Amino acid sequence: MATASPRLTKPISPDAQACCAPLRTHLVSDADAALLAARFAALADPARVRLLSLIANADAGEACACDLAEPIGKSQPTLSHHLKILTEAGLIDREKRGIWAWYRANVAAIESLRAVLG
Amino acid sequence: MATASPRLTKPISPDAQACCAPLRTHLVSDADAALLAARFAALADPARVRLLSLIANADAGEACACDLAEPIGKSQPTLSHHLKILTEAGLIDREKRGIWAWYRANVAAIESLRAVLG
DNA sequence: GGAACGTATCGATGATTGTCAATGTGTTCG
DNA sequence: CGAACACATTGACAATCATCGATACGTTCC
Repeated sequence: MATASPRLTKPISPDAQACCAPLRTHLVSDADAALLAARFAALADPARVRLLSLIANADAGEACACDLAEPIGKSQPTLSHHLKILTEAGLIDREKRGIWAWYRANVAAIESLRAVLG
Repeated sequence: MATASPRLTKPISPDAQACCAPLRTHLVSDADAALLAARFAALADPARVRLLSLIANADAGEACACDLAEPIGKSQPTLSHHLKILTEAGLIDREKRGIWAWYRANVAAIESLRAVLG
């Protein structure tokens, strides 16, 4: 437990449905609570909420980082930072094609969060 | 953005369903993003995830603060602090009866969060 | 190879957070 | 009233976070 760093060093596994039973009908273990809190923390910033929304609603289901900087209104390093956090939480997936980085929403991960609240 | 305090000073309105359309099918405004981020932030701590789970699964749908300290393993002021954050986010409701403080889950607020992820 | 470009990382800084000891507030009971 | 109790608030501190300038990395094109 000494190594339970609040900042994730690895992406949370995308097969997240297996993790956590609904909060409202099941008690939650320490380990599950930490996992869930980490995922919710990834959405605990307005910029990241908007980023996920922009990516999930992008044409063809994917958005280029170059198109995300302007709507967010933050600097390029800050945008990259937020995208990294969302990626490490498993909520989005990154694919680099040539010069550009393309992101798409990880529907399963989002769905798992939704299921936990049900 | 000078007035956009990340720490909420007032409880978020419980009639939260009216707020936010699903992230995955609707673009989200600046104001909605701030509101949503504040709610997710309330669940961005393992202690608070467990608290909400304990409260939602308590007998008769409500839990006394005195029964929450031990399972959380934190000091009494820290417990009170977390319960305040959950209350201000609208995820739980507090009712003081005599000496004890009773908490119950705000199902509508939780459901609204769930709906946003749908 | 070298210049231009998009993106990621590093380093620093100000703000926010989680934690607890000490203290305050309100209630019950003798 | 006064003691005991449950809970909230305050104050302080260490840790984490969001932000951005500077810089490094990898790719494309000349």
